[in-house]
Amino acid sequence: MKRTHKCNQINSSLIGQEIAVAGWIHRRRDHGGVIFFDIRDEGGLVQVVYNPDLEDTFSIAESCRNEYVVFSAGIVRERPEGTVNDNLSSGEVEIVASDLEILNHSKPLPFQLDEYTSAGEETRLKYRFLDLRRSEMQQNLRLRSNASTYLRDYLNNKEFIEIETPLLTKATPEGARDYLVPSRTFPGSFFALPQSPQLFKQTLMASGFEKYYQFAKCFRDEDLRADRQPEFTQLDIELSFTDADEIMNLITEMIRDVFKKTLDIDLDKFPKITYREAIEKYGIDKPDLRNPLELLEVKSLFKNCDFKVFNDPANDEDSRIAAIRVPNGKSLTRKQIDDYTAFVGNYGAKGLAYIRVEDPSKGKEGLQSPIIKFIEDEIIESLMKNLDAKEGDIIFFGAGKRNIVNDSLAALRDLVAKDLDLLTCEWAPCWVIDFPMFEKNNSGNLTPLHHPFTAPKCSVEDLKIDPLGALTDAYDVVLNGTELGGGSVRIHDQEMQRTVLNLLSIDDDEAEEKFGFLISALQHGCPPHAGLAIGFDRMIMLMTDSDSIRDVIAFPKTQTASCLLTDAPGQAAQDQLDELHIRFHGLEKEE
RNA sequence: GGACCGGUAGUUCAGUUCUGGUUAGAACGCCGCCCUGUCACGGCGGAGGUCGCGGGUUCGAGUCCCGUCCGGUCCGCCA
Repeated sequence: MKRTHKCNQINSSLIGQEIAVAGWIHRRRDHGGVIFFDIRDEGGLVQVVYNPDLEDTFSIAESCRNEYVVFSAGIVRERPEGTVNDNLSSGEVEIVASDLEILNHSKPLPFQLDEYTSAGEETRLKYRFLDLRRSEMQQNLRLRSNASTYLRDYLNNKEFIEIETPLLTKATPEGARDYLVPSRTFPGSFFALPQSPQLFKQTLMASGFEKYYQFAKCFRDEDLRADRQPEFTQLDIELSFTDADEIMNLITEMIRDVFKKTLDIDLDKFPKITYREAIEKYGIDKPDLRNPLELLEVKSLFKNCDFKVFNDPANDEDSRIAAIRVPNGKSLTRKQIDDYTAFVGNYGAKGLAYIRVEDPSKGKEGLQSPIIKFIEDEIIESLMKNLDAKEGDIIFFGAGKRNIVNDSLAALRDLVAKDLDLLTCEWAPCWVIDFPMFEKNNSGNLTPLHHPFTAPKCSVEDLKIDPLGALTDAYDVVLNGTELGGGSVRIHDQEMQRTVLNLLSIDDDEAEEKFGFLISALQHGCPPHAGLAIGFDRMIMLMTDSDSIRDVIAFPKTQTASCLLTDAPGQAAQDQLDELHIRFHGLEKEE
């Protein structure tokens, strides 16, 4: 006999029928004279009752343990008065068993799967196959599957086609460290796993596929974070004959569609913020717009101030002085402020100045702060006026090098909002646009903010004259302070491409060697094109309200990029290494 | 490369600093017995420990010191 129903299909409409279920023993309750099983399958739970009058079946039930895999048949019956379980969808009924078969035994589990206990992540990852039985993980991966289905539907309906690109490929200049795969047939040569399919998708545009997408596995050998894995999935999209606005409209609609269909959430408008404005107001290019706090520029007020901590940055071009006014921040304790000071220290800030506003009508007397005694009365007065300080406010200041002030206050803004529960809504998407083309890295060289195939908004000539001033048609989509994805209008003109590469100190020979195929494609009738990629794992992480990207990936890696389930990476056999002509330097050979 | 948090029973944790000291505890799980309406069933009893690993200080170390490994959060890195 086979199973006739999934557990979530069982309800009072089946009363009187003989049915059969199969699944795991989620819990057993042995009363000596009667035994209850909650049998779990991927749909849900159902209670099965074993009575002692069926001796054989009852004795099998007595021998069963949690997580045994069983088959059981019986009659669906209304539960006796007063024993209905409202927590189960099948809770009005139960199965009175006539048959029970053990399909597989189970050793006692290393950790419990119920929702009342929690296992550490190390244990969960080691026994990932058990962890994935838990309903939270089941729901996360099901939502992930649903979301990818809706996204595919959306794009397919708009006449996109999905094309796969190779995993064994060549290093592309995305800036991250590559994962390398040695070639057997070309001793000493390596494939690189793609950091993204960027060059392939542009090549596909040259091939005349005008609307492309792909759920693409990407690999980056960099240090991990809660939202970063060495291999991850991008929804990669590229279109010909389009522009930035069309892409942003398409993606806005797509994201709203998937949120609606998956979670029944109506996302609000996606406001557009320029990069410059984002840095100015939030200190970061992926602002959490649920957070009402903003950075206020107060640099000009301190130009003639005697207080060195403020005066120096006020007169330095690369510095910034910004304030965050926290309404009702007076509830913050001295200890919290000390913690904040240590916190901004992580970002290189040397301290955290603050002013408590006790009574703004009393001028300086109504303020409490370790720094005001160093600052002239008139400056304080105009500062309070500029910031529109109100009773109960606390004002934090960041003063120093521009990037340190931005980084530390951006992080502080998030932390304070979290501690004081200031978020104004659940979902706040936005687009960040008008990114600069280049920035200077630590060694003073130009590096692309996005990547070197992003089209500047200016001409070749203007780009050469003022590369740091050039803006691009790049756009990032940001949700709740997380960068969901980004893209740009691409360069389709070989002259512009050469100029950009030359500005990055990549000469024609090197360009030819590294991505000659793209240059060649640009030379043979490549249409104007643009696209973007969505960080699919991150999107699912937000949709499931998970703290970590690992909770939406079936088999993730640890922070040191190992897999606790498979014990990967592992050693290679000597004959494999010999075939690849690989020998180790400076490594103690194990054993 | 750096900062911080954690590692004690199968699991989740307490005990660890200020203050080292007899036999390292709890809960859940597990095992046994009892229990005919429970649903995180209940009752009684029991087993279960290389206190991550190595070294040091000490009469004595889970506890103090040094090193190291593993897991996590973050900075750097990464778009």
